[in-house]
Amino acid sequence: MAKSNEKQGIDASTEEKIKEAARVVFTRKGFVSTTVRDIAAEADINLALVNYYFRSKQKLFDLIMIETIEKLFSEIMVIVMDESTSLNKKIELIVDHYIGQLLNNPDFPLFIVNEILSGSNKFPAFIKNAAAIKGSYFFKQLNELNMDKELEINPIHILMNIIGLIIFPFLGRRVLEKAAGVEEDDFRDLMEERKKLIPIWIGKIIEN
Amino acid sequence: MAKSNEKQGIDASTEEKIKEAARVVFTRKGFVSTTVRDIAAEADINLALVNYYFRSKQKLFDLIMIETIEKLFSEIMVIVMDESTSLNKKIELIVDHYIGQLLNNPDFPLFIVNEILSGSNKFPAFIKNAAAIKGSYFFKQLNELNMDKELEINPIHILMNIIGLIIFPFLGRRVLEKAAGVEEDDFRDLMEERKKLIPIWIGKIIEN
DNA sequence: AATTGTTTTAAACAGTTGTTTAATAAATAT
DNA sequence: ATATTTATTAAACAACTGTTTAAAACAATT
Repeated sequence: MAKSNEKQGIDASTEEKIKEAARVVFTRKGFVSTTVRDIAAEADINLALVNYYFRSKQKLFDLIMIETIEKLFSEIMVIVMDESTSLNKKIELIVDHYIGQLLNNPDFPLFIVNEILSGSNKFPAFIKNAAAIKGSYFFKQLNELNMDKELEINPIHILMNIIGLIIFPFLGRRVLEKAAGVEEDDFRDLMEERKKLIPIWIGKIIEN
Repeated sequence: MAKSNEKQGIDASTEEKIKEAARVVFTRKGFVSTTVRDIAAEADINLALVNYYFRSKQKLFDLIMIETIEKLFSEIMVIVMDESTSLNKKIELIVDHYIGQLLNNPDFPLFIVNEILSGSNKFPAFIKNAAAIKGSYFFKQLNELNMDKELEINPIHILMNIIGLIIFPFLGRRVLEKAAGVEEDDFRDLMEERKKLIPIWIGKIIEN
């Protein structure tokens, strides 16, 4: 029963190989469309090893999901909690950070949305973290916008706008490719442009 | 081999019942997660009848997909092709129309995005129709915005913004519910607000 | 070297899936 | 009424799914 604690070294091997393969396949095809055999093939290991290391497909998925979400939010929390940066600066940072991340993992938004659709209890961590934003300094700053304004705007709107403007192009990416002939490099360029544009747009939206 | 042409009357029944049931279940669960038995149960008919009337699950799905997409675009094409309305008026009409439609079918965006993820050849019609927008008068008007401007903005950006601001809240709806406690009625109110707000926001974004 | 624990393997299992079959019921035409 | 086509049914099918098994290969410990 004495467990060897050393997982580092050249051979963190099999277990990590499976996790990485699963991440890739899950992100590409979603939970239901991914078979355990897909994962085993991608990781180039025997089918039974997936269950040997992770008990079940569901457990493996949940594990990856939690890790990804925790990483996703922990990075953004640093920004939204900071009480020493202006609202505009925060928006710049959020946009820059997320677009940068997503350009390295452009299937991720589709993946998340896919798992939202399939209903399930797969991402309580996502909800929990998303809820935390409401208590952030960033949200407080959004609220203060309404102080000296004739028509109040629910901060939820602004939040949806920021996230939507960032994420939506990634969701429509494949349609954009086929319909407007936007190739991968063109898409990168568009998104790099948006890094600068979105903060400007949001600025115009929230200004009096 | 002589076919009876009369499908109208009280008993357009079974075939239509299956189609309607399929529409509901497909939209709720997506293609892969939906079983033929689900559809049969929802339509309250025998399992084999689905294949009897529609040959295969895939054929039934494609049929519904095409119909839905054609309807979706045919309605919007009337607006974007009109050469007698201003750009601002078109935006108002598009926003109002789509938000109205989606409030009656809030799962639809998730469904579409889901099917985009699953890759597949399931929606060539969607691509074809989306491409048609590039040749519309609306797109021409968007292009003309750059005439008297110091910094040009790719019309694709504006298009993505309009669609994103409309659709994204529907995609995040369930997260919004759980994370921010936005109930169904609250969501409706939010979206009704956005009917008025989005044209204003886009106006600010495109103005000089 | 022998024993113990761990990792890997091929094969099987049981359940679910889309689809087909062959028989029956209902509707229509002769 | 009889014959023929159409619609419906319960049952079976073959393929695929996640998971388990039992044996083998390997590594570590004594």
